[in-house]
Amino acid sequence: MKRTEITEILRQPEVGVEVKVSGWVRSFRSNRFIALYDGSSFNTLQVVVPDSYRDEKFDEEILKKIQFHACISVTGKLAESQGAGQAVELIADSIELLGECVPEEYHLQPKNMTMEYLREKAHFRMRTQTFSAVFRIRHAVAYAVHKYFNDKGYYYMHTPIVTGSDAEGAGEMFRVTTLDLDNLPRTESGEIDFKQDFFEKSTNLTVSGQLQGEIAAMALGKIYTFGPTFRAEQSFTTRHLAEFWMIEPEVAFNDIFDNMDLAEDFVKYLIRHILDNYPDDLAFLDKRIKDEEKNMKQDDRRPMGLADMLRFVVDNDFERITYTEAVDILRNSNTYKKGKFKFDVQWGKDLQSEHERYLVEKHFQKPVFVRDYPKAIKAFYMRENDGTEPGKETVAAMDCLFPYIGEVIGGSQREERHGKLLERLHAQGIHEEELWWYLELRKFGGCPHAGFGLGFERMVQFITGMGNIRDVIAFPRAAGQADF
RNA sequence: GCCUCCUUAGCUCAGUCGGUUAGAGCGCCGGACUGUUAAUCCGUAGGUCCUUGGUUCGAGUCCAAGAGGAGGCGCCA
Repeated sequence: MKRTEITEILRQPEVGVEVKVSGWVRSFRSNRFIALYDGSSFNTLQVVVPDSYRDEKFDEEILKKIQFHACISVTGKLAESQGAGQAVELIADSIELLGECVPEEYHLQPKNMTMEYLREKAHFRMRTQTFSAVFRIRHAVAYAVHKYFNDKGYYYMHTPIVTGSDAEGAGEMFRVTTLDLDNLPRTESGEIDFKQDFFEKSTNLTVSGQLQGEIAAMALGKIYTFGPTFRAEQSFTTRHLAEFWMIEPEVAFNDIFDNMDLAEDFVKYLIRHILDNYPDDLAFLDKRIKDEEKNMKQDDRRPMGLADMLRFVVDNDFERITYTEAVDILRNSNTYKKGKFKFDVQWGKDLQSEHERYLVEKHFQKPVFVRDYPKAIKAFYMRENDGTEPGKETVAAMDCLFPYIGEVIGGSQREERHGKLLERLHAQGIHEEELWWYLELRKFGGCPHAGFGLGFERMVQFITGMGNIRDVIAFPRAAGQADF
């Protein structure tokens, strides 16, 4: 008999029909009720072990092995449930044990376990309600990313994972090499001879697909990338990974304002997709956060529940301010006047995360775009704004800041003027030969264009309310961590 | 890279001022249970107090070093 997925049974229950379901045991109550879970939805199907099963086909060995997270297959008829809590239940006719799960040796238990503990048991943690909900939503966000862009006529570009460019300007890189580390070939002057390496040059894992994305945008108009990204930073925070996934749209003819419009519309679409399609998973995660916050001080609790907050974000315009306005707001704040910021706020200095949190969580209480940052603190490819005061030059950069997790999006209008770009490359000590192709884009049929990078895991973190980014990726890679 | 905190039963934790035999809840195991919703009830077992060294008559408790983990900052997505 072909098996039916639990989500199908729950969606359109047909009483009296014979079905076969397979899945993992969540609980076995009263030696009679099995809560069975197969991953197809958040919910379980209640399997009832009837008297007839006991009388006629009683198999004590199998019943004893119906234990937490054991894998079984059940055939039987669907019936209206006599108990509260579910509409239908499956009256077992036969039960097959597919994989036993000996509780004495198993790592998980039907109770609250800490996130840290589960992180060490990453091969089993997806069986828990929390992680199964998180990973169903993670999938759905990824799907929504492709659907959004496809429906709007964007092309999905696969930019390279291995890069020969050393000037992407986004942090420390992982080296890629096949050279024998115990016996490195040297040039006459004693440097490592990468001519003998696999690619005959020094190569690294990509930190961004943006520069290649710009190439595509200069031909296909609207493109996006969605791929793994690698940063070899020694970051020990709840929002950094060494290997993460990033979405980078790049659009010809867009300016910084079009860029913000796109970012806001895109992010709202992603959230709406989850609100509309995963209410059960969201409700569970919502409740989970409330339980977790029960023992916290009022001040530390979230002002809104998870689903309410997501709805709020979708229903309201994001705030849009300039860096200069942000500095004014911060310097006029009581927090600043009382000297409660650890770091000073001063035009020309980058905003610290305590400043960003103040803007988002205290002042505006919603997502905020900050744009037009000082030229001196931003990357070479960002377009210099016209008409600024000397000493107060800015670039058309924008960051989108979210409550609890900070920067989710960083983007800019790109510098399309060849002369200006060359100037900025030189000012930042980057050799133009490294990026000759990037410069040529400005020489041959260039145009204004803009794009941004959205941290996929940070988005999933926001939507699921998970506190640590390591808990929204199946197998986190971070400094000092590459298990599983 | 800088700073802070944590490590006691399978899990979550308590353990007073350094003082006899280290505790609880949950889980496990055994038993009971024909309408449960993390079912409930009864009973048993379970410990290298992270490691090493030191102080002390005496260390889970104090000190030092090491290991592992978490968090804050910076960097950013």
